Amino acid sequence: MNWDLAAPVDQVAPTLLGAVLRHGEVAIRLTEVEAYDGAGDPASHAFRGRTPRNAVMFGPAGHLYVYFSYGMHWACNVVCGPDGEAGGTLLRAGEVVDGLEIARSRRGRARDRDLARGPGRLAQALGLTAEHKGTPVLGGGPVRLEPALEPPESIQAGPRVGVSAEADRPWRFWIAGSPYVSDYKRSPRAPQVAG
DNA sequence: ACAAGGATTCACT
DNA sequence: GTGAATCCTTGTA
Repeated sequence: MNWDLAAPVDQVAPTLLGAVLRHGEVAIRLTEVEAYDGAGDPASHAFRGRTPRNAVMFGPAGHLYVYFSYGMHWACNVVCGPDGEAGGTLLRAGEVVDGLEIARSRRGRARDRDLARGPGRLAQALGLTAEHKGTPVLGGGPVRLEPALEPPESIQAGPRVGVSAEADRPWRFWIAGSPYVSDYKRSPRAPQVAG
């Protein structure tokens, strides 16, 4: 399959739906993602330029950008876009398709539907943390991204969750009708919707 | 050096 | 539905 992660991130992101991210025994089929650009996207960690935290977003596509959020959670992105330009796709939710027992043990007493429904949950179910920052996902390493065998039937797009800047840019993509998609919550800091 | 805010989740009412 | 937990990163003084 011809899979060009180096294309503009808002074009790449929807193509990740239905793909499977595997880390060792555990594999998750992606049902929800969000695109984050660089200089042109105020909601992106890379908006204000390169910093130690976001540097991997400026590198070549196909590596993991993992960051620590709210003092308690890890969240995982696949770096997209051309080398030298920032871009990443946040993996927001998915369905555990392999390694179910391990995923359950990592996620405490969550129901199966909630094992990877949410970015922090997905990273925890897969066992991804700071040490995986920069890990390639298209090589032969322990973390691998496998393209969807066949594209999802229907994809929907809408505003990203929890961002206060560019709160209406429709760069969140999900598989229509999937139960493995997180709830939409607008940031309380985002400007009010007109009306 | 300091303060503010965050690409969230969970338990409790 | 509401609020707490928790700490890292960044911009500013």
